[in-house]
Amino acid sequence: MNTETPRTVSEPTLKRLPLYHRFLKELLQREQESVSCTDIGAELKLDPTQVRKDLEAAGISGRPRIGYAVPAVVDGIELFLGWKKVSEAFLVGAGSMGSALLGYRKFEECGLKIVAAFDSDPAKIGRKIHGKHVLALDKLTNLAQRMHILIGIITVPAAEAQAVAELLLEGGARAIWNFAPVRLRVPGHIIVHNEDLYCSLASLSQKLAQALAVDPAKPATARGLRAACLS
Amino acid sequence: MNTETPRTVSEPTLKRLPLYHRFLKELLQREQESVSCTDIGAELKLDPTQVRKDLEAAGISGRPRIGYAVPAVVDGIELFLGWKKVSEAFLVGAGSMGSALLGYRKFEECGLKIVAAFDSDPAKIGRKIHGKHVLALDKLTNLAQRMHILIGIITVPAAEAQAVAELLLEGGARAIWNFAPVRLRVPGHIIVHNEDLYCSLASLSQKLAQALAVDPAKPATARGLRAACLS
DNA sequence: AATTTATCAATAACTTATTCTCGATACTGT
DNA sequence: ACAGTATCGAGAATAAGTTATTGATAAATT
Repeated sequence: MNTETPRTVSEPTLKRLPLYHRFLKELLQREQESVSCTDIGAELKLDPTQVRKDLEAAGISGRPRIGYAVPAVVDGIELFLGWKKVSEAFLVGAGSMGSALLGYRKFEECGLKIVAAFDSDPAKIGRKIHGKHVLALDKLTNLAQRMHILIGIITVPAAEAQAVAELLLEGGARAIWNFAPVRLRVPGHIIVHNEDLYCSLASLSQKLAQALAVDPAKPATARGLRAACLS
Repeated sequence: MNTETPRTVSEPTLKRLPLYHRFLKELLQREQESVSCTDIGAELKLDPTQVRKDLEAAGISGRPRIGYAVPAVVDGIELFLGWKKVSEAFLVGAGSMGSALLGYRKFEECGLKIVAAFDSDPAKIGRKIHGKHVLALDKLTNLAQRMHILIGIITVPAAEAQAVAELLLEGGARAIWNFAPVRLRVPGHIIVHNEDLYCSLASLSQKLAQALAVDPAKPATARGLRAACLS
């Protein structure tokens, strides 16, 4: 009889839930009624017990011998991840990355609606990108306050990111999705997610370098490849 | 006296190394000769011990009472991450995300040089985006083989990603940077990095939803904000 | 109706990652 | 020259995450 479970879920689990959601949504279209976590695990190359744990963490349970009810799981994940009620977001930095994100329609299914973009470049202000208005940066704080914007997306160059973050927070934002390669300094209660492509690239190139050191040859053949992919 | 240490470094460590690199590079420009890991930790809000362990994992050591020699660390990280010798990569999918990545000049400093883009859209083929040629998809495998391309970047819609991955692997690619929201099926020795924005967004929105449930009010004030950021 | 089997649930063991603690080292100032 | 102190280095402890094991349940089969 706990009113609201503020259970804290691990980051890895959080990142796996959308995977389940995506797969189950496919099954939903095929009108499959239930899945076992064994099947989910097989599809996503994950341990079945892990799948079960993740779903349990999201407050979803299945029935023995039956599996999980597909619609219930899809629903449960969406509810747990906060995708049910869409939050409106501002995007700052209408460069190439910003434009790309403005074009991602599926974000709305994940609870994120980008309602406007901001930029300091006069050439961009007043135009529309993927149907979203580009506004002047100095209007940001005021508008964010009035529209009760909770999420800010930063796609400006590194040097400007901190200043933009502060504008967003003054406007009342509670969460920031940061694509600039800097660590933002923000108060502790603000949620920041860094999407640092350079960091991501780092682990890729390191692993590649290591793999090449171990095995410089290329043992991949077309036949072997296809066999492996089918597995 | 081990010839070549194939020491396996943890993913979190790998993702932190670029952070150190970036910060130390700043110091390098300021011509600061040495840093303590305490300072690094303070700057990046990381535990000093962690910083030390990470650097140690990359084969970098410092001197007591002095700290780490800035140029040596920058060099060491670049060497360890394989940024010294630049690998050439193909990018597949000249959509908005693909175009954005083609514009990221700094990738070359991280050992990644995108030499060409591929797309199936005839309207895009033959054009140039950010100075890179867009070629027909059916030329991919052959060209990759001849140019000894090791890295493929996938920015196509989800439905086409698997097919593109197979083309890349047939062309001899050893690593794939996948921006499509699917789990690719590839042989075990192939390195795949998924840059799944939907997964990333998931944890952001979940945390936001949770934070709002706990504290729906907005306690951020301009004054308090600035104070917190200065900390 | 009993048995078998597939599946979830809960606990435990193991692995991995982070943090803590202590000792060694080398610079600084007197 | 010597004490003091900041810093690294290595190992131990703690925490987190993942995998394995066992048990319980409900459907299908005979």
